[in-house]
Amino acid sequence: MIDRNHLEILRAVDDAGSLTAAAETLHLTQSALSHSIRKLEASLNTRLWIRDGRRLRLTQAGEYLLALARRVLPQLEHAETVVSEIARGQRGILRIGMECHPCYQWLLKVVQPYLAQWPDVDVDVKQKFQFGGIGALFGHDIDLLVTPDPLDRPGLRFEPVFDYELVLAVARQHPLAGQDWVGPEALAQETLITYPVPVERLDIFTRFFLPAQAGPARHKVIETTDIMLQMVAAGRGVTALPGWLVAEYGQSLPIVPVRLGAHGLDKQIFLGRREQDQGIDYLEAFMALARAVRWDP
Amino acid sequence: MIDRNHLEILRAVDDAGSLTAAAETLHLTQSALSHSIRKLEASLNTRLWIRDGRRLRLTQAGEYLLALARRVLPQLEHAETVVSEIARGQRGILRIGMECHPCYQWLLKVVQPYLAQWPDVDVDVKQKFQFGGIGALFGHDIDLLVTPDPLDRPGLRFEPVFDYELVLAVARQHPLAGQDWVGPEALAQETLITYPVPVERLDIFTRFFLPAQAGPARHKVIETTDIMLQMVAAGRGVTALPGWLVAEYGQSLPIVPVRLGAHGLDKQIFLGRREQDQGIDYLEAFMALARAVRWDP
DNA sequence: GCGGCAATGATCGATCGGAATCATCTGGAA
DNA sequence: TTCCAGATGATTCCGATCGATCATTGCCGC
Repeated sequence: MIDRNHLEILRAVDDAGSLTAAAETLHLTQSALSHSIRKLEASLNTRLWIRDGRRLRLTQAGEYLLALARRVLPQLEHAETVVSEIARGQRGILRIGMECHPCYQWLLKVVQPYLAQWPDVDVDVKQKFQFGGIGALFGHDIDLLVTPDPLDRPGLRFEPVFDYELVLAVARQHPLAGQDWVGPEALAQETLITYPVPVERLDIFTRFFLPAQAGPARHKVIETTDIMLQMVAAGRGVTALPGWLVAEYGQSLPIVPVRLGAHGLDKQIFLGRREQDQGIDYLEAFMALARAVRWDP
Repeated sequence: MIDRNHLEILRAVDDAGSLTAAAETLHLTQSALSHSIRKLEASLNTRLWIRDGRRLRLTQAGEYLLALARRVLPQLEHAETVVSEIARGQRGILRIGMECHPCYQWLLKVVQPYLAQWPDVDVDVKQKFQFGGIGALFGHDIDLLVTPDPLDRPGLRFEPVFDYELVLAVARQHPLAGQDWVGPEALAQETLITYPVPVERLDIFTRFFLPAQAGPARHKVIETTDIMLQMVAAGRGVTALPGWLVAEYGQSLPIVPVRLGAHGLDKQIFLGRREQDQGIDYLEAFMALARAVRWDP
């Protein structure tokens, strides 16, 4: 059984040139080393050194193990520093869950400077959860959750990170394009495009159509924001998205925002995390950065 | 201090899924594992597992060390089998020293089948020795010595492996080419080409010229056999080489052999090794093969 | 409440490391 | 060359420490 000690001894003896000198560097006595190597040789049933007078010369087996030591020991030593960095929150993998489709653009603006600030932290973004975002947080599948629904459960903490207005995106030549705002009934003949999520999680339904007991003529789902807005620009439907996002895309596509209802649909996005993770530096840093990044498209 | 035990435990717990099951596979008690991991966590100052009810889940630090374990442990295990193979003489590096320039061709004929028979043995050939071939054997710089001079020292063993006749190689149109044999005085006007070794180690001098108190007109040294025989073929000199070697080159170059002296210069090549190396399988195997390979150019 | 799992505390023993000593080698001086 | 001093590794013995076990507790999930 080759143990770490044995590799340390092999390396030290090779570096120092003699047992006595090696014992010095290992803070042991020569006797201890002599015992150890004798035991190792016995367990391997091979000589690792040839006693040539008072000089120790490695056998081929010894040479092989020395090479192993020089290969493996640095890995162990490096691992110790890495673990200590992880322990101090200087390094790790930050796994972020997203329950808010259009927030991806915002997330990118936070992640970009974050990665620069924390070169030893990897960021992973997940969008599918078997038991919902909250479940993923509890199950340690993710460490942070970007969501519009801050379920206040014990053990979790949510914090608002940015506000925006949900607006209707329509093609520039659409009849509604000139209006100050639209009511639910004005969309009765329209095709509504949304992300493929349950209707009860779409604010355009829960806070706009349902209260008025109205609805769009047709409802299509599309996975990606880009294609969705291409469709809108082509006059194939309308969609509800964050105002800043519509404004951004409005620079390259013929689409314009229209307020939903007389007072608009205001929305808040929250960042949730486990309470027990408090004190992990790289996680706190992400929260701080998320608060600091003002959304100013 | 991350020890091999710790990595074994990490891997076993991950494989088995629980401490109790892991203890089973490691032939330890659950208590022992619990103590060990507690101590490891204390020494690293980090939790490696999160106690989630009665389930153990790895932390990021734990995941990192688990990856380390899966990377490093196989290396250690492999090393153990390799060392045991080396110990049993099934694997190693066979370092062969050459003190006989033209024997290289012969060595190749031995090494070729040897490498096929012993895929885990590497062969290295050295030709320069700080303290001579014998010194290299004693100093463990080489394991075998191919030499014409079997110095019989205690601790070493020499064994003849093949005989040949040293002949004079001359160009086909050379005046001596037709002769049955030449005497030393017949070369008094010739240029002799040899390898760059001391004259006292050249049989053409020690056994041919010196006894007759004669010598060649000029003496040139050339490193390689190929160039040497190119020179001979061009009529720029003559040289003494093994008969079989001259015969072999004679097929592609206009050179012919001429006997040195009326009875020829017979020569023996020996293979020397340390007595203490007796019992190393791959070394014995080489000796056996060397004896078996009949030189039949 | 029971069964299974992990944590804990006490205890025993094997192992490891150290002090002292022995055996041997090296290198320099006579 | 011989001989001696210094250095180096091996060995023996012994004590401290570490590791493993037993017995038990605590806790969770069915």
